Amino acid sequence: MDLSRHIAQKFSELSSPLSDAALDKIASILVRTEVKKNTLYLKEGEVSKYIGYVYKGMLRLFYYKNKKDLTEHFACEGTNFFSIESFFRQQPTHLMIEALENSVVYGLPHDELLELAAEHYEIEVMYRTLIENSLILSQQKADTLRFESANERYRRLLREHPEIIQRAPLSHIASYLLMTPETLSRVRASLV
Amino acid sequence: MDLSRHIAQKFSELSSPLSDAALDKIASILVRTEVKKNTLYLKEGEVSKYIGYVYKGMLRLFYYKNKKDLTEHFACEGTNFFSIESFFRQQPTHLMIEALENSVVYGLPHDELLELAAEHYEIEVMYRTLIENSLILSQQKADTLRFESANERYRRLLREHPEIIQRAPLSHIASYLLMTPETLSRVRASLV
DNA sequence: CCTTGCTTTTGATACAAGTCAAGACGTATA
DNA sequence: TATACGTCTTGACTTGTATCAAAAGCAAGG
Repeated sequence: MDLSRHIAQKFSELSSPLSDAALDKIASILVRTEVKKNTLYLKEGEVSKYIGYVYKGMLRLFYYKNKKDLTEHFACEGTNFFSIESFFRQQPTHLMIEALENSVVYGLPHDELLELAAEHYEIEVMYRTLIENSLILSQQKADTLRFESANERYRRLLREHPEIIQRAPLSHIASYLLMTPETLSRVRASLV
Repeated sequence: MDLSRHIAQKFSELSSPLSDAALDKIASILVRTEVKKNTLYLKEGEVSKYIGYVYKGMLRLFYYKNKKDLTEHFACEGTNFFSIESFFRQQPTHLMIEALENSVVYGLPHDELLELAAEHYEIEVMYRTLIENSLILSQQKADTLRFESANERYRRLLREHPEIIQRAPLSHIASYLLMTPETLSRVRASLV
């Protein structure tokens, strides 16, 4: 299918370009899922089977801590997402994935991916590169959250991902930015 | 050399066990370096060539932000460390690595590692697994730093890595725990 | 049009941690 | 012994953000 081919290409964009054969292989294992607004793509306790690619819509990754709903990540159109610990170790997840809008996700299934990676080294390299990039991003995110004030964190999000601010509820943005909804409200008021 | 074999095994411990042939290959590319106390294993602006393994001693990874010296990680005996962004992308690093004591490091060189990984799939898997584990740790660390108070962060370090508290200067421990030396001093006083 | 229930804003207060400044302590040097 | 220097501690004050509580805004249903 042509669309799957296109999605496969998206997965490969981070590393060196893949051969047509490899792209076809990846396209052949992709699993398309429609996720309705406010429903879960991954529930707590399940094992995360896919690395997801957001073809349409928007999702958030979140978990509960002391009864509080904390958003760890927003997955926008055209980006990848996955529940790191659960996917790598194939263990039950504490991280849930929920659609903020009606969304379409293409998933790269764990077992099939590993099989392909073992057969085609370029796919293995693509997979490894994807993980490397996630690690770099994870570090960068930790660094910025560490040293910026609530105000700066909001302004950074506004600058780098205005679509999140437009499309996600403020309560989720607040927990993503590590502040209370009250503080977020005051920060926003101070910028007008 | 038998010692290198042993170190190679250490690298492989995170993934499934490696064949003797693979262990020998890894052992053959390891580079031993003695790092004297207070000297740098990796300087700002250099390209990080190695994933390091601390055979003896202790090092810290740090960088400058607004003229402040910030410790990002302590590498203790028996553990791995590397400058993530610089190593993966083979770019100049902003992260420096310094010995806190006279230390001995075994380094797995980037280019040779990638060559071996391309030849021996089990080595590639070991490398990938090492990255996966780093990513899991990076996430976990971000999570704990996020939601714990200065007091709790110190107590966690005391519980999980007492050797760091005994062997590293308090100023570095303070920046590692994301607090000022004054706050660290007060936290310590409050626990006696 | 008025409920009901959410989300967001505003206000008052509390507290953890940062800052600035001074003092104590320890170790090495003269 | 004295001096100097770095490290750590203590004190007084400030500040950003959380908390608790109430009000305002807004959408959906009767």
